[in-house]
Amino acid sequence: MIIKINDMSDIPIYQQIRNQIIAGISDGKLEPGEQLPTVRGLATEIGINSMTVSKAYQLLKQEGYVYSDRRNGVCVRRDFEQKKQLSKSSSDGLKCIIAEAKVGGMTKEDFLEICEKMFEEGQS
Amino acid sequence: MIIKINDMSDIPIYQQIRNQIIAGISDGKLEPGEQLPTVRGLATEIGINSMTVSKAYQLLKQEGYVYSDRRNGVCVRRDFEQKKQLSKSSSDGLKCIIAEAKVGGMTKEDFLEICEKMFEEGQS
DNA sequence: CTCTTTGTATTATTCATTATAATACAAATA
DNA sequence: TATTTGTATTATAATGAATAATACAAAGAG
Repeated sequence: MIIKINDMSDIPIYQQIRNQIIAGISDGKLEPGEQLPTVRGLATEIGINSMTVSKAYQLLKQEGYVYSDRRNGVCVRRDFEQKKQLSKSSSDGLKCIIAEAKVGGMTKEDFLEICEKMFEEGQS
Repeated sequence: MIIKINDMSDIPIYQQIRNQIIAGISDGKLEPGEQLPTVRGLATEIGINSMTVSKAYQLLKQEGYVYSDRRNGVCVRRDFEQKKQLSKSSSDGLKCIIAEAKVGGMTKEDFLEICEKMFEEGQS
């Protein structure tokens, strides 16, 4: 599991880490029960502060994606909440993206095709 | 066209305004050529600083959604760029949302159905 | 027990972004 | 001429993000 930070992005580092961990779980690069890189290890690897990594992990923990032992570090949960619905922020974000797509001239079919491809891309 | 600001949101006010204007264009509440509320008018109406509204309008202008005369104010463009593809940030955001949906147990069909409904909701 | 590694907590500091405030200016128009 | 438009400027406050330097508790290895 390789984390790549984009310094030019306006997305905070801790958010980028969080997003990539979720993507990793989604496409199977990270398996249930698997341990994430250690806070200090990952911080050193990508050249950032430990607390920034910790912040990302705490966010993931709070959202229910991972859990943490003292000794075993932070691991991917085996029992995700299968809520089968989007979070409020995801839903709001999706509405925004769809509005932009429509104004940009995309048809419903155009958009759904893109979604379909994206969904299949990282086949878990 | 009513703009509603959520003070509790972590999304900056100028971004919220921008998003709602685009949503308004998308669903036809704002028509091509129509004038947006004046900078000072909207600022007073929703109780914020004029420059915050101006920042939102400048962003929309830069993105090609509106144009501005000195006297006629800021108006919705009549000739949008019909690029028929998602912006980089939209594409990245969508990937993120899809990853979260997948981890949450949604199938491709579940997700596409939600997208379809959202696309049809504000029928322009 | 001692030492190391784990996540976490604390405190302080720096930096960028956001938002406000108070003006000012050019252009258009009534 | 006076008003309204967007915009520019400068200063300031508030917040969030990231770093830095430690420290602590828990668990395991030796």
